[in-house]
Amino acid sequence: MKTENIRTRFAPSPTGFMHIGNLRTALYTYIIAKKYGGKFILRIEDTDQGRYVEGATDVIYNTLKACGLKWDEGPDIGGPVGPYIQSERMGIFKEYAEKLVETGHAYYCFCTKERMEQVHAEQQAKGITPTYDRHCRDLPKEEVEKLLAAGTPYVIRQKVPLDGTTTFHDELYGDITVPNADLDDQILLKADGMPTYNFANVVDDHLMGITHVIRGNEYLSSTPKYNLLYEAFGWEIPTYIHVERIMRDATHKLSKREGDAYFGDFVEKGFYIPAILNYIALLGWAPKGENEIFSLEELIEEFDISGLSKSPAIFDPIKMKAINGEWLRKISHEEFKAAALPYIRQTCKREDIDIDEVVKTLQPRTELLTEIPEKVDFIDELPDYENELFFNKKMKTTPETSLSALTSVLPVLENIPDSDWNEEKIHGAVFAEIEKQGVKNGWMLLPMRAALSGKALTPGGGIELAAILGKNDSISRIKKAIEKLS
RNA sequence: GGCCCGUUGGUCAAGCGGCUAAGACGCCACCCUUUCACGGUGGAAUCAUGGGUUCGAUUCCCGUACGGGUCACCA
Repeated sequence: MKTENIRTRFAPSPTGFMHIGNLRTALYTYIIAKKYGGKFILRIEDTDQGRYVEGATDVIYNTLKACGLKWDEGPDIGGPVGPYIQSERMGIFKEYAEKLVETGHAYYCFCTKERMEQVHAEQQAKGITPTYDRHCRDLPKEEVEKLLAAGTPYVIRQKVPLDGTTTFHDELYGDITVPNADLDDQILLKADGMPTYNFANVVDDHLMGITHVIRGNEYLSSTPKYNLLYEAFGWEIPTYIHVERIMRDATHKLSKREGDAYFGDFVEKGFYIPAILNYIALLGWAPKGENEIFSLEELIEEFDISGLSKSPAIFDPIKMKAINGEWLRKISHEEFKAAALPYIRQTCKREDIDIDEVVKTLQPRTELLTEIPEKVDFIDELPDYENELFFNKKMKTTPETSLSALTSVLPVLENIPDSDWNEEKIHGAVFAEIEKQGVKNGWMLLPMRAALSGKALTPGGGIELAAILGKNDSISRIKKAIEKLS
């Protein structure tokens, strides 16, 4: 594969959503460009005005930006080969289509849609694949001119060779050869003068100097026709890399129905963006070594197309969560705090607590950011709890032992000066008491944790909770528990 | 249906003719522990199938099955 002066492009249609499979294609496209010091180009393919969706291009911009996939040329920032919005390039295609007619690689077709429907219906009735029957392929020149002069509506079709084969090369799949007889004389220019995607794509990629085409596997079967076009124009054929799809299970694609198909869905579910990118990169691609946690920069370093898979990958939300958890644990305290704070503040609005302590205890125990609110809700308000909370088999605690544990630890806590109320000092004082009494850590600490949180599951143990809540609140919660237990 | 592509544990996957067939997630057990996590140790679990080729096939070839893609004046 050539790796010099690479130009890749991501060419999405503005549908209003960024499908996760599409984002992965964008990611690979970006990585391949950046790995070899090339350019990553964004082109918006909005030729289907019927599908226009308000604000849809913003979804594309915002997603790519949020993911750190910065384009070097694109609609908003321009570049040497613009415009980068396909609908603004409409003027150029007719000329190229006509050039193909002149050189005998395309022809005018005057068949109506009605006739085509009829032909296809007949073909289907006979059990053969519906294709264009090449009715207008060899119309005499004079007749074509007559019809054109009369203003007859027409399309321009590709004149695919009747026999022989076409071979194209894909970096992943190798050489793929198909008989030309299986290729349809596809429409290049529609009756309204607009190009079809199949045509616009080839022309635009060439005009924009795209050297590497990275795209979904669904284009594999139309690639021979693209090659024929490149050859007809005498243009250099780009390097192709077709990537497999992402599936929900063996037979279904990811769908919007399940809320598992779009980038935005995952952000909403509490996934951390670098982790999303990391996981989707791993779907259908395997790194050389054993590490699988990669930042975007590390992916650029590590990526190699030889690691790409030729079979579809099934999306595994559980693994994605695990990767997310790894990310959340590995980032710095400050980064985690920035990501977690909005979630903490959903249920924990108190300002008088040690928020860094909250962040610290949360960080190793959070897989999804959305788990945070219910984890910290006890801070603002001590929930109602039953004395059963003090039973713990492993720590051998009961409401009775807990009462004596709390009664004995209360004065110890009260003796800690306000200014010394931090994890280290509390730990020292409480453990001194534990040692003095000769009891097990858990015998003392489990009741503390229960009294301070009112919950069976908490982020952090008794001492951490005390540090978070501050002296006043800790003491009053313990007093409350003593009262309940008495 | 025609054509094209694919098939290693439940999932992601390494593997490029000779291996006890990596690793990760998940699962189970144990250890650590201030609950839950984190961390650590160990375990169960895979080459779709039938033929070749070969001294030897997960690996190469052919067939079968299964899955996917594609066959628009959509992209």
